[in-house]
Amino acid sequence: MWRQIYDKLRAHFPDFSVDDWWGITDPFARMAGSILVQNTAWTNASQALEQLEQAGLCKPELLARANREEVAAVIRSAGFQQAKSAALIRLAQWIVQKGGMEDLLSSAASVDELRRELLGLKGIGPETADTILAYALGRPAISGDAYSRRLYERLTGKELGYEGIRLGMLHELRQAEELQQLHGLIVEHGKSICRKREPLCRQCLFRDSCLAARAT
DNA sequence: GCCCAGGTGGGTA
DNA sequence: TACCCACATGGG
Repeated sequence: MWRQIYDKLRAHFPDFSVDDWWGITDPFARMAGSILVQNTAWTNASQALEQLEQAGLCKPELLARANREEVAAVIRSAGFQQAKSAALIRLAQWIVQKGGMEDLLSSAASVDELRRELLGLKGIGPETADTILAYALGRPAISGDAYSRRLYERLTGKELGYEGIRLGMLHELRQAEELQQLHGLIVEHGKSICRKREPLCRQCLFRDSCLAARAT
């Protein structure tokens, strides 16, 4: 089903581009953004990321040695700054330990190995790890986030959970580029017209097969 | 004022 | 394993 969803979203958003959606191409900035956006609106995370860049801390080598309190103050607008500042520093230290971004980007390690290592860092859970793997490291990965789970639930009437959604998507779309687009498209579609508090998604692309829409 | 946003970790039963 | 809650800010 994810293939059909992907095709439908692609057809509806022909101009969608992952780079435009992120608004950032730098791999480390995308990693930092993945942490900053945890349970936070992107507008807030984006401001924090800008502050981090202006403070000259958006580089793993510098962030790895930065003072946590200082980082917390800089990223304040993203909220959860105590936890997020610590997670950012741990991530930076991990990258340095890996020999830096260049080495990490060309690492021979498998996507599963890298995923395990990322999940071992406190403050990086499944969604953040998969976002980092997909959008910063260009690996075939995708997160089964809230938008995807809601979409699945509305189309099938079943709840799958993060892993079920993730593995289903990985099984149907194996290329890193397609997975990157699928997740971005689902978030964009979900954000603009399929809101939690609007069960009757009038503009929803999947309205015909949406159980929530039928029920109303 | 209230709800929510591209979660995570720690605690309890 | 399955819930429950704290964590913090800014926009609608």
